[in-house]
This record gives sequence, C-alpha cells and structure tokens, in this order.
Amino acid sequence: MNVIPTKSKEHKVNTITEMCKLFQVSARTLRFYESKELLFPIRKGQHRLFTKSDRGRMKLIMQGKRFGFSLEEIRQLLNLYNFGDHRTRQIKQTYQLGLKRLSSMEEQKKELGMAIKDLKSQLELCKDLLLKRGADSRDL
Amino acid sequence: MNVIPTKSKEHKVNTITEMCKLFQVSARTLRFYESKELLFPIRKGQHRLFTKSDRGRMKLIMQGKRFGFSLEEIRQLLNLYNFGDHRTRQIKQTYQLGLKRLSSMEEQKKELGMAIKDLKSQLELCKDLLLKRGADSRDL
DNA sequence: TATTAATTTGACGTTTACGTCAAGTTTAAC
DNA sequence: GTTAAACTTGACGTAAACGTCAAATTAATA
Repeated sequence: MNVIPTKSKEHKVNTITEMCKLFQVSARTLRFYESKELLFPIRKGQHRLFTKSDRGRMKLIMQGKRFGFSLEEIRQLLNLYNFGDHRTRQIKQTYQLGLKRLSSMEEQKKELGMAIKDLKSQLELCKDLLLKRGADSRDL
Repeated sequence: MNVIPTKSKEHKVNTITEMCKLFQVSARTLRFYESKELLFPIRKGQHRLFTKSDRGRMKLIMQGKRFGFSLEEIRQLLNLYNFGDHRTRQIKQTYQLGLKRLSSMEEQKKELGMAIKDLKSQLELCKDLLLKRGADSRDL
C-alpha cells in the first residue's frame, strides 16, 4: 500500500479527446481556451495533457457560459480557484471581483425568479385560450 | 370627459430616441431588432413609432438576453405575448416552446443557486488566506 | 422660409467564440 | 520499421449582435 495517498483521480491527466468527451466541446474549443489563458494543460512533448486544475476550470467555464458571462469575464474569476500561487495584491483584486460577481449572480437569480413567474402566468393565459378554442387538454 | 377610457399610457408611442433612453440601447439596436422581427414599430411617414407592444417586447428581449438566450430564441417566445392574432396551431407550438423554456429557466435557476453557493465558499477560503497574510479585515 | 435637428436606409467594419481545412508531427499498433 | 490514428500549428471562414459612417429625407424651430 502506498504511504503517500496517491489519489489517482486527483492526478489523472486527460488527452484532448478525453476532455472533449468529458465536457462535450470540440478540440478547437479547448485549444482556443488555452490561447485565451483559461486553461493551462501541461505538455508531454508537443501534446497537451489536461490536469485536475483544467477540469475544475472547465467546469467553471461551462457554468459561466450558461449564465451568460463572456470568456473574458470568466477568465478573470478563474484565478479565484488558484489563488495559492499569486501575490496578495492580485488575490485581493480577484476577491473584490468575486464579490461583485456574487451579487450580480444573486441579482440574476432574483430576476430569473420573477421572469419564471411571469412566464408561468402567461402560459396559463395561453392555455386557457387554447382550451376555449377547443383544444384537447391532454395535448397541453 | 372621455366615454372611452383612453389609457394614455397604453396608447402612448415613443420615438426611437425615447426608446433608446428607456432601454439604454442604441437606435441601431432597435432597427436591428425590427429587421429581425422582434419589434414592429408603426410608421408615421418614414419614421418609426414604438407602441406599448414594442415596449413590452423590449422588456422581454432585455430579460432574455440577461439570461443568455439568443435573439432567435427570444423571438420565438415573444409570440407568447401576442397570441391573440395567431392561428391555433401556431399558438400550440409557441405554448409548447414556452413550457420547454420554462423548465430550462427553472433548471438554470437551480444551477445558479449551486454556483452561488460554490462561489460563496470559495470567497470564504480566499478571505481566510488574505487575513492570514495580514490583510486588514476592513478592506474585505 | 431657411436651417437645424432627428431619422432614415444602405453598406461596410468589428468583436466574440468558435468551425474548418491544410500540412506537418508524434505516438501506438502491427 | 512502417503505417494509421491522434495531435499539432497556422490560416482563413463564419454567425451573431451590433457599431460606424455616409448620404438622403423629414420634422421642428427660428
């Protein structure tokens, strides 16, 4: 048995095609993200190897995109998850940015809640009209 | 006094610059949205006049954009708010699309909640580090 | 009525976020 | 050792969502 807990999952690296399958994106996308400094795969010769850090970053990237943030906005926040190796001043800035992002996301969630309510009531109106027009309720 | 309640707000029309101020967008944007059939301003001669319907649509457009939907996705849903003048078959389709959109928005809200939780805890870690490094807690 | 301000229609430019080849290199399999 | 599969770096293309500029028209105001 190993004295040092290896945590194979932690240290596992993925080839680019593995990453593609993992996150349902193209290789072009991953290379593009690297060129934009959102990912930092290590190199084995010429080839890329994606580490746990890259996997974590990709998760956040996908999440950010889902919520409508631009890649540049996402990039700035990613440092929040690797702050160990930065200077204090840098971390402070990232922290401040994180706070802003947090409140923006909380605001967005509130707005989303209201939009959902609106949409629901609108759908009700729509349904009523359809039923009045003789639609079969099983269709709706 | 008017026998027919005029509801001046309802029937008020806006020039393009008024709309720009109202929604903080450029005239180009409004014309672009018209060309994409998201807005249908009436014409007084050559000039555009935006009605209550356009104001309502713009509100939904801005909302949709905030949540990361494309203009085309938004356009399809906008019919949900003017369904009176469409054929039953059309309305049914829009209704179905609305249901899908609703569940997608609810899903997004859930994810947003989780992302907020993650971000919060990450910010805590970051804050701890900053304090350990001797940052003044009043800065954070 | 003259002129100024607001608006119009093109037409081309720009940014973001990738897609799509082409041509060369590396690694794995036989 | 060679061949096929995977991967690489350019370079150019594209769709969405506007921005920008020019030239013409229309409306408002003095």
